[in-house]
This record gives sequence, C-alpha cells and structure tokens, in this order.
Amino acid sequence: MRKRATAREVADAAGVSKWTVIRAFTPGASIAEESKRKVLEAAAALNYTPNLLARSLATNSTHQVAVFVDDFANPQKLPFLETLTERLQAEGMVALLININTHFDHVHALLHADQRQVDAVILFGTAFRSETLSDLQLGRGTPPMFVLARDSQIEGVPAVTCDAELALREIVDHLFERGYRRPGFMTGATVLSTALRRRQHFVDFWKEKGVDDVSVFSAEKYSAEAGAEAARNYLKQTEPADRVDVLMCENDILALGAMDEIHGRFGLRVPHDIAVVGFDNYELCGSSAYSLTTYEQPRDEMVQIIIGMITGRLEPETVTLPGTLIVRKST
Amino acid sequence: MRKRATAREVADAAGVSKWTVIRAFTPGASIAEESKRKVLEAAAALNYTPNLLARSLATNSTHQVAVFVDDFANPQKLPFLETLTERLQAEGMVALLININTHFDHVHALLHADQRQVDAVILFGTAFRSETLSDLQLGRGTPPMFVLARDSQIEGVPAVTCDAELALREIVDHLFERGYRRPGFMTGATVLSTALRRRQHFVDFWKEKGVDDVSVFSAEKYSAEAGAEAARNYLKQTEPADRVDVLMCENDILALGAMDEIHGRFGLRVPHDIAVVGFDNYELCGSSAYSLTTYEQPRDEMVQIIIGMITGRLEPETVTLPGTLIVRKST
DNA sequence: CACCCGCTTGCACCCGGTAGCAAACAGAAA
DNA sequence: TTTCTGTTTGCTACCGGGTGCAAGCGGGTG
Repeated sequence: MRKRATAREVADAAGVSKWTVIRAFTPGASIAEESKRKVLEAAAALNYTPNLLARSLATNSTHQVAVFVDDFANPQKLPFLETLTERLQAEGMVALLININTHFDHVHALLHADQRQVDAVILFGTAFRSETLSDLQLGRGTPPMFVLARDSQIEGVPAVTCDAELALREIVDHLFERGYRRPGFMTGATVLSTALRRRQHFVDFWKEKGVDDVSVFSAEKYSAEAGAEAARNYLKQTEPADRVDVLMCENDILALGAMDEIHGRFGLRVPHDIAVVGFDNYELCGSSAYSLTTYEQPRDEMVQIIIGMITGRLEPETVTLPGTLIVRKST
Repeated sequence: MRKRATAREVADAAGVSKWTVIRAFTPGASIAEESKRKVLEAAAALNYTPNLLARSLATNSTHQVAVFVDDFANPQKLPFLETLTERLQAEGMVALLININTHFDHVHALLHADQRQVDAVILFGTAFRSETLSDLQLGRGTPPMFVLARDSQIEGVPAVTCDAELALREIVDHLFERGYRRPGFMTGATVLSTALRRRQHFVDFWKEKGVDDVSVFSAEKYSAEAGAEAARNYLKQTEPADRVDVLMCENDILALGAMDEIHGRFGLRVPHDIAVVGFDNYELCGSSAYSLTTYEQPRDEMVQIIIGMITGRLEPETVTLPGTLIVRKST
C-alpha cells in the first residue's frame, strides 16, 4: 500500500524546495509561473494533494463543522441535513454528524468536537443547558456554537429559527377563521417543548381570541408511533362531546401519527370531527392520504444564514425568519 | 479568547516534561502513580485535553469515517444514519457526512476524504463506478471503502447488503400465493436500478412461476412525488383491463407516492384493484393510512458488520443478510 | 556602473502531538 | 557496597505542512 506523496517528495521531483511546492498550492502566494508549472506537473505525476490534517494543525482551522442531532425520528431532519451539507461543502467545509443520545451527551460531544478542533458546532434541533456549559468551564476556547431550528437557551449562543410567534399567529388566525373553537395541542417530550415555544404561543393567541381553554397533552417522544399513542390515550379518555375540534401537533411526524389514530383506528373524520395541524411540511404531508395543514420553515434561508455566520460573512446574532402556512384538507 | 492548553503548558504546571504529560493520557503507558496524579491535577486545572488533530497527524489514523450519501429523499436513510453514528461513536470514531450531488461527485468526495485522511469510506446507498476509480489512480493509498445497503460494483470493495435474492423470492412467493398474476415493477432512477438487483430478481422469480410478462416502468428519482408521477403516467396510459394487479416499488418512498396516486387520486382500491409492495419498512408504512406490505432490512446487524470490518475485527468481504417480509393490508 | 526596488526562493522555527532509544533511578540480589 | 534488573523519565527525531524573515536575483533608474 503506497502512502500519500508529501510536499517534500514533489519538491525533489521538481527540483525545488518544499516551500515552493507549498506555495504552488497556496492561492495568492508569491511564486514564478515557471516554478508553479514544474511543481504542478510533478505533483500530478506523483498524485500529490496537500494533507489537510497537517494544514489544519498548522493553520488552526479544520474547515470541519460538528452538527449535533438528537432526534432521528423526524424525517424533516433529512432535507435539512441535505441542504446543510451541500452548502457547507460549497464553502469548502464538511459536516461531522454527531449523534447525541444517552450514551453520548452534549458534554461528551462538545468535548469531542473541541478536541477535534472543529471550526463551529451547530446544535441542530437539540437543546442544551447553559448551566451544563458553565459547569465545564468550556465558556472560553470552545468552538463557536449556533442553534439551528430551535430557540437558543444559552446566553451568547445565537439561534437561527423560524419565527414561532408569527407562525402560531397565522395558524391560530386560520383555525379561528375556519370556525374552530375547542383547540388542543400535542407536545413532544415535555422537557423540550418550552424550547420550541410553539405551545405557549398557541395558548396565548387563543386567549387573545377569547378561548381560554386549550387542552394540552404530551407524546413520549417525537415519532409517529408516540403521536398515535398520545392521540389514542386522549381519545379513549375523553368523551366525544368533550373532545377538541382541532388538534395542533408540535411537528408533522406527531401529527401524522395522530391523524392515523383519529382517522384510521377511531374512524373519526378529519377535519369534520377533528381537524389536525402539523409543523414542518414534511413531504408526505402533501399526500392525499393525509393532506395535512402545516407550516413550512424557510429551510434554505435558515441554512444560508447560519453558514454565513459560521464563515464570518454575517454577524452572529439570533435571527428569526417568517415561514409559510400551508393550508390543506386537514383543516 | 483563550486558546486550548497544550501538553507543554501542563508539563510546566506539573513540573514534569511534556512526554510525561502525554504518558498520563496514554492508556497503558509506563508512568509512576505519583506523576500521573500530578499531571492529571494540572491538566484539570488548565482544562487540558489532548489535541486529536495533532495525534492523528502523528499516528496516521483519524478515527473519522466518511459516509457518502446521494439520496436524501428516502427517509429510511435517517434511522440508518442514527444507528451508524451511534455505533461509530461507541467505537471512538465519528462520521463525516458527505453529500454526493452534481456539484460534488464521488471523485471530489473521495479526493477530499483522502486529503482528510479518513480511516474508511462508507458508500451508503450510493453507486460508484470502478472505471472512475482507476481513472484517478486512486487504487492505492485510498482509504478502504465499503458499500452499505447496495451491491458493490467495484472489485475488491466489499458490500454489506440485505439479501435481495432471498427478499424478492419471499415477496414473489407471497404475491403468487395471494393470487396475483399480473405483476408490475417501479424502479427509481434507471442508472442505479441494476445496482439494487431487485428488479431482475423480481422478473426472474415470476418467470419461474410461469409469469413472463412483468410491466416495468421508472420514476425520475427516489421520492414520493416521483413515485406518484410515475404511477399517474402508468395509470393514464394503461386501460383498466390491461393494468397490473400488483405493483412492487423499488423502495417504500416510491410505493407510498404510488399508493397515494392509485388510491387518493384515481380512487382505485388497494389491494383489491391494485396491490402495492415497497421495500425498507419505513415507519409510516405501518400507518393505517397506508398499511404497506414491505421488506425490512436487518439494519442493526448490517451496521454492526460494516463497523466490524472497518475496525478490523471482521474480515472485509461482501456479506448479504436475510431480512424480514412484513405483510400488511396493501397485498 | 552603482543603487534601489520588487519578485522569488530558501530557511529556521512552529503547530501539538507520537515513537523509540538511552539515561536516571530505585530496589533487590550478590 | 556493588551489580543487576526493571521502572520511570527525558530527549531526539518525526508526522506534513505553514509563517515570517532574509537572502538571491533581475531589471530599471540616476
């Protein structure tokens, strides 16, 4: 197994010093046309490319960005990851996909990312407590952190999110206009629900409309199955007369699970008996099987902005962007 | 912004040499209990952890594995990525998620991964031509490559897949037993369809049963929308009497799109008018809205094995594993 | 022809670790 | 006390490049 060629070897082959080789691979470096040509020829012959590891060590910049994800049940993560990796790669960076779970928590992950000298950390939809941060004295020297698609709970850590207040206002306005008056809200894991703020805005806006009673209940986690289970429990425990006439779910995947239970198992009609609203506009929401009313986040723009902040083109600051209400047959 | 502490600084603080510091962080190294304690104390005070970048440069092993993905439309990628990242992290490695697309093709990606000195490359569901490989003279010195969830088209590059032959045999047996006699098959992008071998086996096994005529048509890409479109075109162009009585789709996401068209738009009954079969057992297949018959790949085992081969515990060789037929109401 | 200036090139040193050798040290055996 | 052996420690060399300085080189100018 032949090893990679080094600048030193190319230098010998081209009859120059290794520094000249390095200059040939450094855009804007001071080097004569003639030597550059010689070097590039020798490099091509030896199949040489600079070792990014060594470069990173010397320049103190790896062009690697750690992306923390703790919820793989939401299929909406995938198009986000697609956009994110594509835009990062367009900037000459790559994503380190880090799975946050019980065996590998935020603290481990942050330590690890730090040891790998990543240029930035993106908390993609994951919540992280500032207390934990200060406990570790990681405040300084830590790679810059950014929160994507969730509110930041940490002072000084900017977040790029969809404007939850605006989104929920549009949704509640729409539901009110459609005549619904007995709203319900299904959250995912309780701990995180505050981070999304969606529930609070939902409740508040209904109150503005004079509707004080919003049924709130929670699914075990963010998955279709959990959404179905939560809906089942609710329907079992609640008399038909007492039931909500519209159920908003914290995200699409919960909503799809809930719809499935409402319509498929309980035989209720959506939206006649119970209307359903989701959040994210996952691809299958548009299918005729579901036709779920939902709210689309401005994915491309969010990613664009967070990458702008990472590369330094944009000032790091919390940004909230307006999304789009997608009205379908479920309301 | 304080920089990370180095071994040198810890050494000064502890009153030893930097090599002693390093030994304190090297399991099994020869170091006195007393000095180890002193070093660890000083390290804790300075918040020191070894720089993995520098270590990688010296040891020639980064503990990073590049994962190539070129199809983010299939939600089934997500649980695979979850398992993959979790298992990699349990082994002290991390995944570099690399998006293969028209702007960043396999050649770029491989070059990039090579420059980053990754320990291995996993082609996760992506096809790569061996000609391209040899064109680049990357044969030697390239990081070891493995194909996950697709057949390997490259000599010497092992693949870990679900046994397509067995899977299709079980599926065709099941369909035959249920009485279907006019099968159809929907592929995704034509170029790749051979890589999955599913279509060929499907056709072959029907031939064994005496059914020579299998309608084959293709979706533009692997997405629900493309599946719906392909189904729509087929249904438009085919007289009801000539239509297939069962449609197998190359994967679930195509099947869900197709079902949606068949049932939702055309008002045909599944499975009475046309039965549908998918492949992967994506979470929503089990929903009562779809209840799609499909085939589940042994995800955990596949990931376990590919990681075994990467870490060297297992001999690198192509492995095909049996999956599980999941019969639901769509057949 | 001397001088000055700008482009090129080589060099020492640095990034933060690792590997392997050799010296220093300690305790046990002679 | 000396010798031997095993542990502990420091050192040189190295992984593959990057940085800033200074010397080399060439041509234009006075």
